[in-house]
Amino acid sequence: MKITLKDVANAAGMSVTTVSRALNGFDDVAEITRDHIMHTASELGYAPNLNARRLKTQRADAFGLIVPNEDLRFSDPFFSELLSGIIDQISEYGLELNITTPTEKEQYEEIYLKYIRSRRVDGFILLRTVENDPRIALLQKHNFPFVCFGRSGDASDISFVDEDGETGIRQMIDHLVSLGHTRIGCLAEPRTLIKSRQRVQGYLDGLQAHGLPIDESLIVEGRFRQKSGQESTERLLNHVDPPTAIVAVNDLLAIGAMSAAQERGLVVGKDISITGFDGIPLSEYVTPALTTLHIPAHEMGQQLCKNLVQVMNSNGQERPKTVVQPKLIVRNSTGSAE
Amino acid sequence: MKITLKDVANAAGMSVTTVSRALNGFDDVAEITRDHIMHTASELGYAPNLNARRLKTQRADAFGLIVPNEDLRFSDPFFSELLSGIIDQISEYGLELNITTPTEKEQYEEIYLKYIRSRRVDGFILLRTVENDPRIALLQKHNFPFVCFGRSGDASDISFVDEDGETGIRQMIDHLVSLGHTRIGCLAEPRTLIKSRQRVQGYLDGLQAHGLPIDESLIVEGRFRQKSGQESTERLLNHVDPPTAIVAVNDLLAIGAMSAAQERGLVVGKDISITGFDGIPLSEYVTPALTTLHIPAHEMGQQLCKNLVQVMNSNGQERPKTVVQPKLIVRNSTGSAE
DNA sequence: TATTGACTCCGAAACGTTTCGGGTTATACT
DNA sequence: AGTATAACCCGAAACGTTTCGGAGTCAATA
Repeated sequence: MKITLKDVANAAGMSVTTVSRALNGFDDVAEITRDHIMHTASELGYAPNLNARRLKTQRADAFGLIVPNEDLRFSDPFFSELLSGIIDQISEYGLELNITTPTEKEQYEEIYLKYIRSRRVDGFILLRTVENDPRIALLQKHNFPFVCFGRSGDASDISFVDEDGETGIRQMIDHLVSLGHTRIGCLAEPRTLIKSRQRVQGYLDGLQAHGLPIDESLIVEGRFRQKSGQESTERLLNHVDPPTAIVAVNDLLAIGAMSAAQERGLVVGKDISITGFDGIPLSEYVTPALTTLHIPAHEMGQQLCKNLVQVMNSNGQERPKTVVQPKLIVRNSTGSAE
Repeated sequence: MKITLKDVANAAGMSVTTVSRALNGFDDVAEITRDHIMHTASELGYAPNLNARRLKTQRADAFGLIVPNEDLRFSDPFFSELLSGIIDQISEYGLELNITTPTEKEQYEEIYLKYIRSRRVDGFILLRTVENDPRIALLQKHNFPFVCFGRSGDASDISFVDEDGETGIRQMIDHLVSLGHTRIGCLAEPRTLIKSRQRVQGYLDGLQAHGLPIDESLIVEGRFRQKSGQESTERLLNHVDPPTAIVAVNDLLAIGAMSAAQERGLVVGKDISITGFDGIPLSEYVTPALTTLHIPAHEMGQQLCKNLVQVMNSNGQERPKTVVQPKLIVRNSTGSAE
């Protein structure tokens, strides 16, 4: 049933070696025999046994993506878009993507080790980098190719794809200030995440650039999603001197914030301005439509693969870095103060 | 650098055979030597080379998920949840998930063939089944294990996981009728999809059960997402005798519909009622919150894996079928007619 | 004529497992 | 004492590729 190289060789009256070389495009086989071999191969429905090939070549032709076993994960539409880009590009290259998540009892580190040792993949895409990321340390120690989504502060010379969240949020502050807002709150994610930290930094820089005072009590650190945005916003609205605008570091938080404000009878875009980050498709369809910073998740996913391939092909010599600029999209969730 | 079975055997002073059998839990190795072997193995940081194992055992210990190269895909939050369930369960089993998407030039069928022949995976999870699904025919012909998300009308005895969309929508109609609605529109997906067809059937049955007339012009078939929901809704609202309630077959369509209605100055939940299907997280946070039918995407993803494992373990003898009931969640996007 | 080199082709080893078919002890039973 | 049995262990083959090193032709060159 299963067609092997040997079967093709027999059928074509050639040796296994020649068939292999013909099929793999080596130039030491005559055009006519190559045609003949190709023909009988497809006639028989031959496809190479990848496990044999991988054993022999010591390459898996696959990338690994180990998804943190935490909150967010898949339910973030942004992540979905990113994943979609990764998969498109990987399929384009003819590679495979191997997605896992640590089970309850598994240590985060040991799963990476297992993957490396068992030769399952030959490169990793790292998500959600944190300061002093142990995964980066581990992979560097084993000299294993990887690329990060989001740069890492400490390990500077690694390959990554990231957006310029700092500049993005600064633009957003500019936008709000130009609308007359001077008291601006911020909904942050856990500050261990580098991405979150960058965006909060943009917030601080933005205020400073406009000579506005920094009030720590207007920065609320929560989790990632709507519920958290809702809760944090309630806290901000209960403030003795509540903000007239709220900058959320992602769209889901912003949507939660809108929902909290509307719960109180506030009209978003008029009584209060709320902004997001990421530009997920839904941001356009909530009411009012959300002013946000759009980043091209799909393209970034593709870029992750491209960078990783480059790292691997150069044997770790090259470590391409990609930074994209968020694009401010003004919609109806922001309006002039008062 | 790379530790093989031989290295462990040498270090432990045992044969390769014994080391292999010890590590794989065979009972013809003495407890004491097993302990010794396990110890030296973990000492050396041994992990089996999966490609060698796979070559020998002829199993990949991996499932394939080939994502259609179309519209929807990842950006649907529902799909993300489903995927998350699949991955969790697969990781739990210690298996791998291999996600791909056909590239531009690839035929849909040939990519399945390639996967089967190259021994990459030993089972498939099929998404978005259609009537007379060629993939099902192909896999059955090759006697290859698979499980479908959504049943298939024609091929009855296959393993699947599905929700009872028909009953779900019928409940929704009950709800709307109890609010006094008699003119109810429907936003459908392309009717080639079995899921979509089921839901529309529920709509028709529901109307009929209440003795309401069926007006084909109130059924708009569009694509999958918000934009489509928006456009279709505009058409419905331009109807000479527009509906007072709109049943969308998924939440994204419903959100698009809300946005279109609000654009016209209508108050959703008062001037018009709009309902969704899926119960994605966001449905709770749009304004007004969406009345919808919730289905447990994550659990269904897990169930897909469980069913597939069962199919494989029984050598295709068993073909477990799972149907879950959607749960009606009434929120503020529906209200009494007039 | 002998030599060279280009062009084709092939045998055999190797990648790291699993597993079949035994083999060697030591103990238990006649 | 001899033999059967259990408990433990191992050699070698096999899975299906890739690739190293060579080997045979044939035409062109010296």
